[in-house]
Amino acid sequence: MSGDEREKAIMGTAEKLLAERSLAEISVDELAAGAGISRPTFYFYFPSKDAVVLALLDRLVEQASEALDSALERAAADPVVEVRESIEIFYEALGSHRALIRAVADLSASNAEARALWSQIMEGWVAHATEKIEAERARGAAPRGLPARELAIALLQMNERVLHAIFVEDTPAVAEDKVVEVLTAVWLSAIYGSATV
Amino acid sequence: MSGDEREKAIMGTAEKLLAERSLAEISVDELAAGAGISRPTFYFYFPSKDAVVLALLDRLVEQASEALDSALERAAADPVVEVRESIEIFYEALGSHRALIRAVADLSASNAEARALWSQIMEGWVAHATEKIEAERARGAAPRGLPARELAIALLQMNERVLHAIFVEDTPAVAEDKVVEVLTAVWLSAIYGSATV
DNA sequence: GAGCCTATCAACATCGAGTCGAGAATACGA
DNA sequence: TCGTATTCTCGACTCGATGTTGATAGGCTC
Repeated sequence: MSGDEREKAIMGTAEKLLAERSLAEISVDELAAGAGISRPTFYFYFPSKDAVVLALLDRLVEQASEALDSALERAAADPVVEVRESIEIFYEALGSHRALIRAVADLSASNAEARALWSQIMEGWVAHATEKIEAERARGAAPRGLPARELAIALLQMNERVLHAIFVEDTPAVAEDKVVEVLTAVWLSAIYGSATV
Repeated sequence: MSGDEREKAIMGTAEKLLAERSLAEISVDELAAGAGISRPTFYFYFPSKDAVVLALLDRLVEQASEALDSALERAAADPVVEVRESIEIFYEALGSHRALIRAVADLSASNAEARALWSQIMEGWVAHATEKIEAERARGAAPRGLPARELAIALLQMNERVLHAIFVEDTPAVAEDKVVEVLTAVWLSAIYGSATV
C-alpha cells in the first residue's frame, strides 16, 4: 500500500470514526492505527487531525458542487417549484454526509480554515439565491422589500441551522419528515409575500 | 478573600478572557492565576473549565429570563409590533453577552450539559412563539398552514444562526444594522402570509 | 484544645499533540 | 546492477494541558 492509498485509508478511517464520535474524541493515534501506520507517519500525510476533515470536505465539495450546480441550474418551469426542489437538494446533499457536516461545524468553532471554506460555500449559495430573488422581482412576480442579499443570507442560515439541528439530534428540532415543507413555506412567504402585512 | 468571592473571581476572569479568546485557547492555569489561586485550587471550586462557562450561562439565564419574560409578556397592543419588539429583545439579550454566547456555542459541540441547557432555553422560546402563533390563528389574524410549533422552531433557529453569524463575524452575515428588520420581515411573512402563493 | 469543615498547593500521574533524526523501501538513471 | 535520490516509516523524545493525591494551614465550635 503506498502514497495515495495511505492517504485514502486515513480519510476513510476518519469518516468511519466520525460516524460514531466527534473529532475531538478521536486521536491521531486512532486515525493512524486505522490506516495501518504509526502516529509519526500520520504526520507525513497530514499536518493535523483537522486537515483530514478539511480534505474530506474539499472532496465532498468537489464531488457535490457540480451535481448541485447542475441540479440548481436545470431550472424547473415554475420558480415556486424550483424553491422546493432547491431545498430538497440542499437537504439531501448535506444529509447524506451528516458525520462530516457535524465535524465541519465543530471544527469551525476553532479552526479558521474550516470557517473560511464553509464561508466560501455559503457565499456561493447566497449569490445564487440573491440572483434568483432579484430575477423574480424584476419580472414582477415578487414584491420589492428587503435587500435581496440580506434576505438570502437569513434564509440560507435558517436552512443551515434547522438542518444541523436535525443532523445532530438537537431538541427542539423540526420533524425530519416535515423539514422540506417547513423551509419551503418560509422561503416562499418571505420571497413572494409582501413584507408589511 | 473567601469562598464565594473566589468563585466570582474565577467567573469574572473567565468572562474577561473569553472576550479575547475562545475557551479552548484558555487554560485552567490562566483562570486560576486570574483569580489569584493555584491550579489545583481551581478544582476545589469547579470540576472543569467547561463548568465555569456553564455557571456563567446559568447566571445569565437567571438574570435575563425574568427581564425577558416580562418584556415578552408586556404585550404591545399590536401583535405585529410585538414580533418586532420580541426580536429586538432577543437581539439585545444575546448581543450584550457575545463572548459568552460564543463560548456556549463552541461548548455545545463537545459538552452535553451545555447542549441540554441551551436546548432548555430554546424550548422555552419555542413554546412561547408557538402559543402566540396559535393565538393569532385562533383570532383569524393569521392563516392556518404549517404546524405552529414547526414554524416557531424554524424561525427561532433562523434567529439563532443569523445572530450568531453576526456575533462571531462570519461571512456571509446579515448587516448588523439591518438584522432586526430582516428577521422581523421574515417572521411576519411566515406567520401572516399564506403558505401557498 | 480536640475535632471538623474550608481552603490551599506541591508533586505526581497521564494523555495527546507534534518533532527529530535515523533507518528501510522503492524508483530510477547510468 | 549498482549507486543515489526520493518516498516512506517509526522509536524516542519534548511539550503543554488536564486532572488527582495527600499533606497542610487556618478558622469555627463545643
